[in-house]
Amino acid sequence: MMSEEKALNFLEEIIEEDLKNRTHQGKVQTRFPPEPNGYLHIGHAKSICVNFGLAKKYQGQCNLRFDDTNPSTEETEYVESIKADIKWLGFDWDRELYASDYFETLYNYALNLIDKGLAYVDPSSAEEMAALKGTPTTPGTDSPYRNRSIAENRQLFEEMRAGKYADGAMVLRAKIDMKHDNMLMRDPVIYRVKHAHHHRTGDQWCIYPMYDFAHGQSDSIEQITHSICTMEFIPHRELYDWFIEKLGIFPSHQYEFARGNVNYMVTSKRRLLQLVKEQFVEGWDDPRMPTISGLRRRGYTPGSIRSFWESVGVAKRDNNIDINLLEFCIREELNKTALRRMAVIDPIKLIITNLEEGQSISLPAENNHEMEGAGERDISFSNELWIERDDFMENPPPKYFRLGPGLKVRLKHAFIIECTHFEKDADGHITTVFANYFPDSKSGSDTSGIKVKGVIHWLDVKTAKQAEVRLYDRLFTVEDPANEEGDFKDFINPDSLTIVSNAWIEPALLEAGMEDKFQFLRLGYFCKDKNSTAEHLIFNRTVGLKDSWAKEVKKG
RNA sequence: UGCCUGAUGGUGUAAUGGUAGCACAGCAGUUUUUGGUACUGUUAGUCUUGGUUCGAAUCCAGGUCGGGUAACCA
Repeated sequence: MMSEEKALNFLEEIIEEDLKNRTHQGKVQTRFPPEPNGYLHIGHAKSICVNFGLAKKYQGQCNLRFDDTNPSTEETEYVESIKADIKWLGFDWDRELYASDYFETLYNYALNLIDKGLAYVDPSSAEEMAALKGTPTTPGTDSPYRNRSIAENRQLFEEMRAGKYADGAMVLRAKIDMKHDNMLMRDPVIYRVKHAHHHRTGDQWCIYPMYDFAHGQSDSIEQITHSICTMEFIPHRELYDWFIEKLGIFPSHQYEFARGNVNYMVTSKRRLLQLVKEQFVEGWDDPRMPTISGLRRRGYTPGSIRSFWESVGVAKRDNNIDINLLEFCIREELNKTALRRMAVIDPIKLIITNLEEGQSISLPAENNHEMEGAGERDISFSNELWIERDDFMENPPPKYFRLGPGLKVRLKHAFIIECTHFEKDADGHITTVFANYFPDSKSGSDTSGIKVKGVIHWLDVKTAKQAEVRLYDRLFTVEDPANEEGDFKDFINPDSLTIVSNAWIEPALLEAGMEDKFQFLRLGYFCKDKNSTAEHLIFNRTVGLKDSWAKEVKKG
């Protein structure tokens, strides 16, 4: 049977149309153009998936190009983290490029415009320029310097480059139309004086091109066939096209899609920076952060992030994607790949009364039921075990399938037990549960004939190891913190991080590697945190398992 | 207010003049040595008003609502 073909998104339709018409001799060239002034987040991942994905799908190429035209905010540190994140996501660029590589060319493009009478040097202050710019409803007014001679403009611009002027003293503007409906077309600034050290060109330049005079031209130089960006750049397209036309260079074309928003997250650089600076989180890679590094540390896999954006799709309307979909994607992958282990994060003791102290039974345990060839490991069973506090109730409701006085459950990979009695401390907290086990109910060779509905996880007190476990919840209590009345930080979830310092884990987990993913049975998916040491293991919970019992309890 | 965009179940996304479908979430059930997984069923949608047409989510006109935009940032 033929598998159903997935519908094309609008970008794929455009590309296929271009391919059909041999618009660029059947070539597809895209680029991912980050500014190296911050860390990549999940929203960037969408752009990465779109740009690299499209190039791959249509046998084209995708460049990594840093839009580094503003030296005061850009740093090499960001360049490195961006490259690492893209590679981690599973993409490889064709060429690694920098807008700063084109500074000389861009400068010549500016000269070209001047020579055509399409650019002029303006010494007006930013305030003066703003005043003459008009408003969306009122047309702007021509600058008194708008009609300088070409020779004068050329000399002034050369002097700007030579360092004759202070920051802000002069700019080069395109001469377009001060009455244009599109504010960006009202003689936009294309070069400014900035005596700043650039992370790549050093002190070679003291004038830098603006975004609009660098991005499209860089696209053109690289012969980008499909310059894909987000919707807020739509108004820039007119300018983008204007420069390409006036300069007579390769006709790259810009296409815009809607950025992907995920609920309970913020992705603006400003807000992310605040969270870090004001220490609401541990850093850029805090597992609660929507940064690529945060997601990675949380235990998300590249594949899960890719399949997330794949299933979201690409369109032009505003969206607010349910974080449940992201969690579905990581569960879907980890269910097939994560090794199963047992851990007890809120322990109470279980004594097996009919097993002699000192006796130990070794039991085989599957590493992953869903994955062929995952093998098994041995776990030990004895008379003193740890079980989860949640798995025992003094007065269980009818549909509770776990332990309670007189109730039977299976201990995963081991035996069926029947609870006989329990002990409490002075505060009324359960401390110890007592049970008998049925020796003929051993997993895999159960001849007892006993049927139980519940299966619980456990650990042998003698072999269990201690570890710290960090449980995460969404960072915000509201779906869209950025659009809430007041400060977004007022909506930080106080329970976004729960540290369990005295959890028990099975000894096999001592060998966990940084890349390994685990399912702690019935608790969720976990990975080792980067701050773990041999003496102090830390595990982060990536995401919990679906929990229909918790839902049942909630319903009451 | 000008210009630019967009509007399909709770969420995301298809249907390109011809049966409104898929995924997530929800609900119900089957299977199950993870209350997981898998599987089955199911609830729920075309912003509005007109027009064109045998037939409109789709085309046209008006309205409504949402988003973007007015940096010497990108």
